[in-house]
Amino acid sequence: MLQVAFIRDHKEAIIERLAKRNIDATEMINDVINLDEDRRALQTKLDNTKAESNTLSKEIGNLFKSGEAQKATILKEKTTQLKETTKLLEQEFNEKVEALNELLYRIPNVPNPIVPSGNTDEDNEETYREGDIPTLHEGALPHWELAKKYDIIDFELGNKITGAGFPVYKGKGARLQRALIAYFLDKNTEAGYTEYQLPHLVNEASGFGTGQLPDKEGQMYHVTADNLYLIPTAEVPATNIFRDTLLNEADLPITITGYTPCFRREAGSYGAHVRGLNRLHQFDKVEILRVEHPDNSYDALDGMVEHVKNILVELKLPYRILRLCGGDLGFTAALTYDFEVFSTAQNRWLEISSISNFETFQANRLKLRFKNNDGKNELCHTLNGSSLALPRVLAGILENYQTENGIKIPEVLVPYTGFDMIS
RNA sequence: GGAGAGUUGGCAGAGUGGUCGAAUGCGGCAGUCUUGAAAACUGUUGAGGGUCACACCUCCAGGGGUUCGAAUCCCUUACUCUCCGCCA
Repeated sequence: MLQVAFIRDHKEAIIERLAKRNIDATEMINDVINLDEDRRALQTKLDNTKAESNTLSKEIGNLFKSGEAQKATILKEKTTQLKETTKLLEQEFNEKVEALNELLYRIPNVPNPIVPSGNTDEDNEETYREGDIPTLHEGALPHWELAKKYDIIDFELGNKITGAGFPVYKGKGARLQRALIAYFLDKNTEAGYTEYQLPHLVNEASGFGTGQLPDKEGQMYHVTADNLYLIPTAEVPATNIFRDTLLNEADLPITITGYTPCFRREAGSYGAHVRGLNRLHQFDKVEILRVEHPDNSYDALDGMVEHVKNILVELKLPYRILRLCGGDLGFTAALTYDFEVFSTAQNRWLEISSISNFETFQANRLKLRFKNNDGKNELCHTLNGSSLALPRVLAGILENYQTENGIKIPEVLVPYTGFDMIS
């Protein structure tokens, strides 16, 4: 969420930049400012009332000590009145705070000035493209056909055990999954990220911390008996490491990588675009996350993009990078780069990574701060991205590496798989 | 699952219903000494709101209550630890 003080000081600029998201925030921003003014006025009233009762209480204490019980009793009556007033003011105050917070939860992050204008994914700006799109042999198949042909992924079996969107990986398919996870983790670790194994279920407070709750509740699986949520991404447990945390400036940057399965209900998804590995309820992902000094966060973002580029170059997959337009930008992000791999047999691009700078938007809600060198507490910047999401990378490998004799394994993965061909 | 004990500042750890936003230690910061560093010594150092700045207000796990007054008493929820039970 945005900081009220920031909104107060940069009202016009915020409205202007939020317009990139195709929303007119004028009313919301004005409401925030008005609610905040009301809140402050109430706070002053409330504080003064409390100050008065505090003074009286001390007097009463002293009177009792000096044995002037009668005088004390008179003062007691006064405090009862003040207490009533306090209660009423408190109620009013809490209502204002709640209204203000609810409003703040609904205002998305302010896009970085370089975010392109636009409404849909068609308006995203391609900033980079690399890798040759292979010419496939006659009769080349989409990945779900290949998975069946070589018996490496069983979608129907998943239907039986759980339901649609929970595939079963078998034999070399399972081994390839494990190889990809290990390879990604190794690459991230080499780049300086510390590997973490994180819980796959989180509590309510963590859901709020990263903004899945309250509005995106329907997208997570909820374990009602224990009131826990299955993580939709490692971002949730990894970011919540830093909930209510005060760091030292010297601690920054903090860099974390972790593999987790991800669980998403994806309610309402259907059609050809969700076939095979394109969209699943359970999938694997290796995530990278950084907590940065505000001065460094955009350099760090560029660094993350370079890092993922290197991996895709090593895998020799054709990919492109998009700078998301205002309409496609996630609620919490200030700037996002998406990576897409070309799925040759489907003749379409598949998103495999999304790397974002959230600036202070997450940190504000998390209360993630650092003590700067002047001794003041300042909000950190947070960034995260996939490095990488497995299913669509796998789809890209299966389709782009298929030959008439089977599916070749990218060279860098062979040490991890122990085989160089699926046939 | 049963019984008991706990949860206090960045960390560790005291705390009698009013003198407690809270001893002490560590850590951090500044200084003295030193060519420099370490050590030692001295000083300083919780967070949030509010204010031009003060004043002032709030915060001792979360929520509620008793009281003129609560870190302290009561209720409740969550979590941690110990013992027992169960168990990969």
